[in-house]
Amino acid sequence: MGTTSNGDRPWESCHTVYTNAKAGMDGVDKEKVQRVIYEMSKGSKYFENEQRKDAILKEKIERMQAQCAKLTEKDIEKFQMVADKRIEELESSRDLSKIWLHSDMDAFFAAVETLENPSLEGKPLAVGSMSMISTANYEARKYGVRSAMPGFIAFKLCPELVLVPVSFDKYVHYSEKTRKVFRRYDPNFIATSLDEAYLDITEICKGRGVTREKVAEELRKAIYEETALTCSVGVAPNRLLAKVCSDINKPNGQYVLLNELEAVLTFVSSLPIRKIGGIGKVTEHILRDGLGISTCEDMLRKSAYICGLFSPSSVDFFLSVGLGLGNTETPQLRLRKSISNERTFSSTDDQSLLFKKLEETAEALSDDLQKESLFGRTLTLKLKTSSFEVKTRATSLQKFIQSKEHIFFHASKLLRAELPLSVRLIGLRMSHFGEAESHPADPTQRTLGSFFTEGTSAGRETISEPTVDHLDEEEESTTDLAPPSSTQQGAVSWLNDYICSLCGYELPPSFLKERQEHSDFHLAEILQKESPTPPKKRRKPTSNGSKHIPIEFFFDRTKEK
DNA sequence: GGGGGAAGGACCA
DNA sequence: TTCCTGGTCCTTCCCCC
Repeated sequence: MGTTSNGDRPWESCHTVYTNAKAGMDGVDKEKVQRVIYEMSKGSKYFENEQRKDAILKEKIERMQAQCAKLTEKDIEKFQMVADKRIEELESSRDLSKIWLHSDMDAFFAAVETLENPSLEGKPLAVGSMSMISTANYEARKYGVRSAMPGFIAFKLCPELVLVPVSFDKYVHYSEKTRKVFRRYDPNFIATSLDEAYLDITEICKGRGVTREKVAEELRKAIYEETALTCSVGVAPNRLLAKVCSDINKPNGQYVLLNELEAVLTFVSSLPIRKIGGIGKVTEHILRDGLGISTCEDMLRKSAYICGLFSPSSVDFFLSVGLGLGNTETPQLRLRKSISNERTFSSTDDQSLLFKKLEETAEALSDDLQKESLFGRTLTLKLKTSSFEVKTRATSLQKFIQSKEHIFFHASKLLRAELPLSVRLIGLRMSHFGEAESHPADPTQRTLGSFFTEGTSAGRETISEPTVDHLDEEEESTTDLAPPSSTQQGAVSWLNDYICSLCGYELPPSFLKERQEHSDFHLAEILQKESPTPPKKRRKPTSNGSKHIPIEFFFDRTKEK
């Protein structure tokens, strides 16, 4: 979006407001769509934040260009040697023995809704809400409506749009039906979402002596017979290319790339980098404007610059893309690494409301952890401010926790440190999973919950007994330190019947629940005097400037070599 | 200097 | 009036050993 030089047509340089990367959007009146989105967005907090991010990106690219210009002939020669060696190594790892198929359901959520309500047939349809659209059918895409677009903008683009809410259960039901079919072709198929999957069809092709085209056709037919829904399929020697291929003849089509080196290299030579999974809007922009790379082949032509500017893992990824290499092995069963829950609401700086939202989120996260029998020790609080800036704050504990009470207890500490703040989203994420050390619960053990319910305000129900994960020993040992009197509503007394004696926070006497919560936080602080992990020194507070990714890092590497 | 935690961000469906 | 949710991976900064 960002700063623009074409004054009377500012939307034209608004690269964040429009993308036709989605299938079915060719032939859309791009300029009109861009103008409408710009008009609807400009001046909003969201738009301002996008401009801020754009400005950072622009600066990053300019610095990159400047540093590129500084590279001497000798530097470039040296990096070219490094690049050539790496390309040779990557090339030697090429495996053309596998046949991968990528299946992608066509406008899945919208197709399911139409199937269940045939009166929607032929109408422009989107699934989602006024805030956000999940899927748009092909009729709606003709108007520029697409997923990840807010509904109110979609209506501006297409006033006759039908908007239906997301019904996740329905999609899971149909997804299960598709998976039944996938299992017949590859019992170890990899599902990447409800509507996408990768299948290794090497054995099916060999065993039955049929072509990959035939298998693709057969699979699409089987999916249709099973679900009455269409899908698109891509077949290629690796998963990266199979995904690109499945997008080529969307909807209800297929594209097959042969397992021949020549065919692969020809295929990627003119392929736009944005078609590659893993290269999104930002990376495309950096590569295109920073290094003049817009096709996969350009990755090889500019390999010296790539080696000079990016980290080893990025270099490997970019060069692999240039060579048309991708994963060919079925990965080992991968365990979940984190689990999270977040909710967006109307922006508020009302602290009691924020803690209420936090408590709800803690409960939802705890429910999810319990469903999967998981205990975690790193808790991350995510906040989106009313200006759309995202902050995350994490804490790592000594023990693994799961209960709502423990999550809320630790999350509250993280949130309090950020207040006052106007917030529109609160999220909690649990990671670093492991075994809880002290369950099942010893009924005689005193817990955080019992401390609150017995020690501070008998009969209250704000915090219930944790059932599985117990209070840390350190926490427990501190529970006797300062048992607050119940007449003080916990650790706090209220000066002039209004002001918190510990922090000066003001709450009217009638705000009983809020006062109780406030008191609980101070209690929590007392309990945490001997914190499970000593608080680490916080990173320097990030100013706007320091949020930039320091490009010099890349060029320090230049000097090293 | 390496390992690991924290914070931020890109990307995906 | 309204710009999501839940997940993974990567990078950088920083502390500690």
